[in-house]
Amino acid sequence: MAYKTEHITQQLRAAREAQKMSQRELSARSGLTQSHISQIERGTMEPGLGSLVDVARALDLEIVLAPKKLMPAIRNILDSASASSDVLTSDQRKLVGRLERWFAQHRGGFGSASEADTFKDSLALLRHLPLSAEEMDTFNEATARLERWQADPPSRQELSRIAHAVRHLRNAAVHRDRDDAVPRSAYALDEEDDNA
Amino acid sequence: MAYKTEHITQQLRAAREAQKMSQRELSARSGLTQSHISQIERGTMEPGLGSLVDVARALDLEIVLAPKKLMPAIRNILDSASASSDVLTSDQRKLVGRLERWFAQHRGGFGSASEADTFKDSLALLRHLPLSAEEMDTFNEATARLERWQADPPSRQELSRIAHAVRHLRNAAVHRDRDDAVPRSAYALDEEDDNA
DNA sequence: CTGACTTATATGGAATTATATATCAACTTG
DNA sequence: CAAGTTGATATATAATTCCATATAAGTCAG
Repeated sequence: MAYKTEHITQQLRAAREAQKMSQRELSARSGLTQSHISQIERGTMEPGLGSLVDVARALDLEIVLAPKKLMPAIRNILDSASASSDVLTSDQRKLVGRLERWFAQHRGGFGSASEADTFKDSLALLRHLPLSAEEMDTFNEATARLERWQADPPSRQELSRIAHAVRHLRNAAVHRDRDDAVPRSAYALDEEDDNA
Repeated sequence: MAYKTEHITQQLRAAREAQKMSQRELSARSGLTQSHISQIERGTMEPGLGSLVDVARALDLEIVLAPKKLMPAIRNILDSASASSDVLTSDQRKLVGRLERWFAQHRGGFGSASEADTFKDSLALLRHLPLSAEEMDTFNEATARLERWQADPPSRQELSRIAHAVRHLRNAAVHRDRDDAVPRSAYALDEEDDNA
């Protein structure tokens, strides 16, 4: 019964998750109930247009009616924006990459498999979430001896300390408010980097 | 009671009238009742999302959820299309067309697939967005040797230069404000009694 | 004026949504 | 482990939509 509108409600969920907003927070911002939102996102029911408008506004989205023949052009713009996930500094990217490569070879050094998995998952998130300069300092400090870990693996105790630091940074990045988030470029379209 | 969705339902009416379709015909195509459509257009009631989807499809419209930040660019596209399909000079149309045909045969010459895609997408946009006379000069200059590319493909370096020029023109066209837009033909749109 | 066509309204009942309030399982975090 | 979040569900009731069937009212052509 709700298959017609599935693609739209899916977009809502995607947008909410992209902004790392919980259903309850969206509920507070939009005026709808959390339960209501859950049902909409799951396709249990079709929202009224009024509800859609409320939710969209809470997510900073606008509802546009576009002629089908213009969709390629519009998709182009939408895509070029979502592609601007380039918020990470190159330092952060490099460090995460090195840690991931190192981990691929030394995951056995962890106390348990689940601890290793948590570590890997944290790294995966840190690949996508920006860290502040201060946090990067912490990150660097915790992994300062990374270069030598190849030959001389860290002790279990040190490894635990590192894992904790990484998870802490991950949590900070994940739970950062969208408002005081790291500044990002307004328009990806404006970027004219020639050497990309 | 329906103020929130007024702008959307007004768009529906505008689209229907632009296509010179009666409420009855839209009723037949969408599956909704004529009286239902009348109420929606007049704001007597708010349609469900399902009804909106049905009507939109009957009008050849797509419902898009767009980040507010991108609305200027999107409005630009929508406006330039609704203004008239004759905003583009025949020169621009021809040149874009030739480039697209040439590209279909020589996309392999690009450094990477993504670079080639970007080039193609930029062309797709330049098919819909008007360029000023000056920009057309730049465009022409960058592709002056197009006639000979069939027999003698451009070097990778020259190709990169061309791609950059095209992307630059695309960006300029996309982010141009509607107000200082390219001069339009005088009698493009006048038959609209929109009270928005 | 008649006839064809269009949009605006009214009414009433069936179907569905809106909303509040709880509860629950799965996870996270400290 | 204890506390707190998150998302999915379960009710139950109020509010709206949905839709069909008329009907009024306006326009336009012949």
